[in-house]
Amino acid sequence: MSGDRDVTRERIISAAEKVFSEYGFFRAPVHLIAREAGVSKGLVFWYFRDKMELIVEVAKRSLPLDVIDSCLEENLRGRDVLECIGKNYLDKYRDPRWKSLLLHAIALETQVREIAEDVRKLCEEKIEAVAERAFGESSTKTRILLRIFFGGLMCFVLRPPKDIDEQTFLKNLINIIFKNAL
Amino acid sequence: MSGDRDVTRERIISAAEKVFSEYGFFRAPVHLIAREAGVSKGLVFWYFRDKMELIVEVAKRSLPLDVIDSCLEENLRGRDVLECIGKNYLDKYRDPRWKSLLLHAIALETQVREIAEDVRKLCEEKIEAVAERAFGESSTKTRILLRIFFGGLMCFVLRPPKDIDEQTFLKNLINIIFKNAL
Amino acid sequence: MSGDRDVTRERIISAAEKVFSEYGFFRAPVHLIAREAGVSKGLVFWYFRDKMELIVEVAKRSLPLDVIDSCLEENLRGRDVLECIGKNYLDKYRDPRWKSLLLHAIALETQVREIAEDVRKLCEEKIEAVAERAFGESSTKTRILLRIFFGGLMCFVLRPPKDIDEQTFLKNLINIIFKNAL
Amino acid sequence: MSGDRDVTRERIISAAEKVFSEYGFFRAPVHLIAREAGVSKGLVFWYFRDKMELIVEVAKRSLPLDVIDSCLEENLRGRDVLECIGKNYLDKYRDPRWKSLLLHAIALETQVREIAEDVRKLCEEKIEAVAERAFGESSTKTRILLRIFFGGLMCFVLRPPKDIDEQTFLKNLINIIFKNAL
DNA sequence: CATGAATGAGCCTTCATTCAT
DNA sequence: AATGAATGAAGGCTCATTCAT
Repeated sequence: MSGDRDVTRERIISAAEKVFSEYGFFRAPVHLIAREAGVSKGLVFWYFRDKMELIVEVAKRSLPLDVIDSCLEENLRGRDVLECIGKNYLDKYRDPRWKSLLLHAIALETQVREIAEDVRKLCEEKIEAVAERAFGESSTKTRILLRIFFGGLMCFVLRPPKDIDEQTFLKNLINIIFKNAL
Repeated sequence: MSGDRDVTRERIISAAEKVFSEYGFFRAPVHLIAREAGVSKGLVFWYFRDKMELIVEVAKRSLPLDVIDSCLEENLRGRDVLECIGKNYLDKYRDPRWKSLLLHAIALETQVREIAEDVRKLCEEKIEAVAERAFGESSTKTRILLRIFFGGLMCFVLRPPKDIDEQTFLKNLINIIFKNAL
Repeated sequence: MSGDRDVTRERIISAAEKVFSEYGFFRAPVHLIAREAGVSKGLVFWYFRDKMELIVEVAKRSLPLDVIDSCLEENLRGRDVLECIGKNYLDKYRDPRWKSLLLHAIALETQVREIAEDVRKLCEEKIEAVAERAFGESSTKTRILLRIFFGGLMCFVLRPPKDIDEQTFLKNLINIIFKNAL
Repeated sequence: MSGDRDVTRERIISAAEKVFSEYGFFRAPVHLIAREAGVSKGLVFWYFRDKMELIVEVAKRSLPLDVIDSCLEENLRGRDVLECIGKNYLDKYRDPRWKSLLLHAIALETQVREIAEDVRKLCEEKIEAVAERAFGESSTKTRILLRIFFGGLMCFVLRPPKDIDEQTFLKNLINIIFKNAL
């Protein structure tokens, strides 16, 4: 059944997420992924042409595209958009595994065309779409503001400060963005 | 001469910067670094105990610690501090080599204690020092602002937008930071 | 089949015996062993975690534990025990390959715990067991005699004299041992 | 001065004895020997053409040739010869360093012509000379006895039994040899 | 004599990938 | 689908040896 197929495939991807986050994409041996997934090494190559295909699959999931898309699907406007994105972003990358994968995925951007393309989409198309929703227009100014927004989020994730809690940070960040948007 | 020692060492590091930026730290074979430096493979291990020591050396240089330190040394205050840092930051990472190395170095943070320590220093001690200089005090609020500042810079570097030039971006960024600092 | 596994494993061990006996354990390159066994270099490490595991496996087989055990299994008493051991010992180490391996294995005793343990077993437990069988009791005196017995065998193997044949030597040796045992 | 030459040379040999005894001849890196001797790596190769020359030098000293020669020089006869040899032998190889070196040297016999030659000398010429002194004649029988004598010594050294002290062992051994010599 | 930087060959080991079963 | 034995390329690293100083 194709259901089984997908289940196994997902189990492998899930194992890969774990192993990649611990070792980095290129230092992670496939056999560890297989063991973690409870399947044989050979089977990994039945589902993925080569290791790179698996890397790309995991790397794409590691970027915050899903976070943004899910918030765009809900029909939010104004602050609510950034609140949704900010909350989901911090939720996702609070998990050390996703945090690690995010950093590794970004580093891949320099070398893997497909990741570069996703990052481009993130930084161009998605920012444009978010700008429309949050500020009603996508202008140079609003796009700058959104880059600052995302930069702030990433910087927070990279090393969460001990004396600032997520909520405070996010509220401040959004305030700043909107104060300047007007 | 001890001068020779340092010269050779630096030549190797320089070659490593080039090769690491192209391949990533772990996919870069040492023999390519040696060839690039014009020395034998064995010599690399005369100067560095193992590949990891070389990686760490390069990774540390790839973080913006030097940028911040050099601006802190000049006795600047207020906007001038951020202007100095912003300019030097964008100058350094405009070079695709340093950009790539920065991303790889940040990804290392998850796995190498020494890099994690440097990132911590960057995000805690240095931000505090910069806050003192730029805003006259290091408070929760000013540190949040600086994180946003650095996040904005990093996000710009990650994928420089075609329709926004560095100067405009930097001016806007600093404006926003200072408008909120008061 | 699990039979195949064992067959391949034994082929590798057998090849290792040959190569080790020619080069010594540490000067023998693994690729020669692989070639001799008709398998790829990688496969050696599929069956043995590292070279040391293979060395230990071969070294243990090189000691005369098997010789003694096989004679203890047969229900011999008195002279017959020593005749059995002496004959099998000289048979085994007449082969230059086993002779060489024996010397290398003994040298390993200083450095490899597992080999040291086997040598200890040989010199303590086994000598005791042989003493019981050959002399009816394991006393300080009989154990000294057996050490002399084994020393004589080893010394003969180390450099077989041209003017003394095995049989004569062995008969003399056993005579001396038993003359003193009474 | 040639005096200095010899002093340095001996310091290197002495260091080599230590390092070889710990690592074995081929696993011992020359740089450790140099460090132990307090000289530069290059200097080792000024005194010895290559590592093998140093190995052979040390290996030769590790065999009991010196023990036998020194006892032959004194004008001893009968039991006294074996007592002298036995005592000096056990004295030398009680030191774990010499014990280890002896075993490694013997293992070399299979591979290095020069060592093989020394072992041959030991087992043929020297045994003959000792036989003349100890028993007044070198016959097949006396040579067998001496081989047993040396075998016994070596076996004792290989793993000294806890319940038998050197003196007792040696006295027993010599008694046995002489009881059979008559 | 003495140093230590420099070389390069070679070794052990890992690991992505294939394939017979 | 699934396994795991088998392969072979490649990499990190060691180390004997040389040589300019």
